[in-house]
Amino acid sequence: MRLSVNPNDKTPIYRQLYEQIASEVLSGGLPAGTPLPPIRTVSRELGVSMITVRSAWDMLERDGYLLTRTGSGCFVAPISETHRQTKVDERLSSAVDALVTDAKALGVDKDALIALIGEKYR
Amino acid sequence: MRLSVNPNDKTPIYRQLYEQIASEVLSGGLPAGTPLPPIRTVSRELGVSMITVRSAWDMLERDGYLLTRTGSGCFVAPISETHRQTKVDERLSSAVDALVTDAKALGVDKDALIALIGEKYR
Amino acid sequence: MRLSVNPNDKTPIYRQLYEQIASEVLSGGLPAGTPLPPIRTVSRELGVSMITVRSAWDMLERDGYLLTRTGSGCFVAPISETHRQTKVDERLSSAVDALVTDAKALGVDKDALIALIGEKYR
Amino acid sequence: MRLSVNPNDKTPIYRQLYEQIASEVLSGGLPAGTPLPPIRTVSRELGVSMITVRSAWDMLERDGYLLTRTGSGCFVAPISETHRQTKVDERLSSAVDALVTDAKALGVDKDALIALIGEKYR
DNA sequence: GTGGTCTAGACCACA
DNA sequence: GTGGTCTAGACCACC
Repeated sequence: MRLSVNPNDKTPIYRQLYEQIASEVLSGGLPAGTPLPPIRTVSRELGVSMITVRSAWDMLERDGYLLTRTGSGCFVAPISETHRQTKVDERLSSAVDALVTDAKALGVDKDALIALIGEKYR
Repeated sequence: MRLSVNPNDKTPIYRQLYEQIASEVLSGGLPAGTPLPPIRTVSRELGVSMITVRSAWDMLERDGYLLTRTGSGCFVAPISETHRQTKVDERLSSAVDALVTDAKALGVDKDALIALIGEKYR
Repeated sequence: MRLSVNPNDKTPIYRQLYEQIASEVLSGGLPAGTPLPPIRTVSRELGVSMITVRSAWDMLERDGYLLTRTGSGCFVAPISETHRQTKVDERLSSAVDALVTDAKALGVDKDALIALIGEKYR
Repeated sequence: MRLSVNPNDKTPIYRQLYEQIASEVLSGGLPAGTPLPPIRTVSRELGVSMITVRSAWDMLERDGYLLTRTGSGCFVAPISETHRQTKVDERLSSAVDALVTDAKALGVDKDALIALIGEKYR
């Protein structure tokens, strides 16, 4: 898994890291048990502070994506299929909500929006 | 035009105001020349500081949605139809981009996403 | 003399009027004794408040460009040739100062600036 | 880079700051990536409110001169050479336009104006 | 430590 | 009446 970070982006760095890993876990790209690289490695490679990485890891652990085994490092947490599906749905649903609200406010109708999505998905 | 503000939302108040008015202008709901209510009035009615409102108005003026005439008030700026269309497309396009990127990262395919949009649009 | 006003301009309307008339007087376009149109006429034709026009006229009188004869209206004031020349020089000098300061700050050299002036003057 | 502020000047303080930094960036005096002093420092040293400084910084960011990274500070934004040149030309051009319009209105001819520029440039 | 947002309240210029 | 600018001071999120 390749992590990347854009310091000029307005979304906080720790959030960028969180999103990348959470998505990867939810999509199945990172199966349960996969070890994550040590914090200091990530920190060095991305050029961000260890505290920032740590804060993303903490949040991921709090939300059940990661498990920390002291002394051995961090691993992707096991997650039930139904739970996984629920989280995917939640995230998607709120993202779609935001888009639809936006489109309505701009006076764009359903078909135009769907057509646009079709285009972008290629 | 009804403005509203949600102080619990994490997006800053001035941004919420900006979005509402910009959308209204872009959708044609507020034609060029329409006077906006005075800052003090908006401030009082929404229960936010005058400076917060001004901050939104400032951004709107910088982005060409408003004209302000000191002493007379603020007015919706004239905007060419092509320019309007361009801005609508830009906003929509970037919103769709974000969603599609998200959906792909979560491993959701095109049809599922479009189905979801259809549902929400009702 | 044709007066005009741009309400969207950031420079105040009364100042726009002031500048137009003062320049006209200094350049000799409006010789001493020329009557100015009544305030109410200017106000109506330009679509600005009488108070605004009045305020420009006041300033022009204070600066010696106009004389008010109550009951007959306003007239261009007589001005000695040396005085006129002094005022022209002052205005020009400060305008040039501003430009030169700007150009220097932008790292533009003298010849480039003069060349640009030559172009614009056509 | 030395910032300074003249409270007697009629141009707002935040605009004075904006002009100084924008000019410095455009003239190449502040290369991309240069960190700016923290807002609080500038505020303290110049004796103006933090909000006034931020107001200038905001405009500079909107106009692409600055990048701000919350938690780290503000940095001069990268700018392509062609873009830089375009902006320099724009600024100079509008400044020259204003002067030439003024000079014409005062009845000053081209040679006199150029001579004056030559003098001031020493 | 950094910047981001918001408040309350003041004073000024313009119409 | 309108908007424009500035102040002092607070609280938050990020690094």
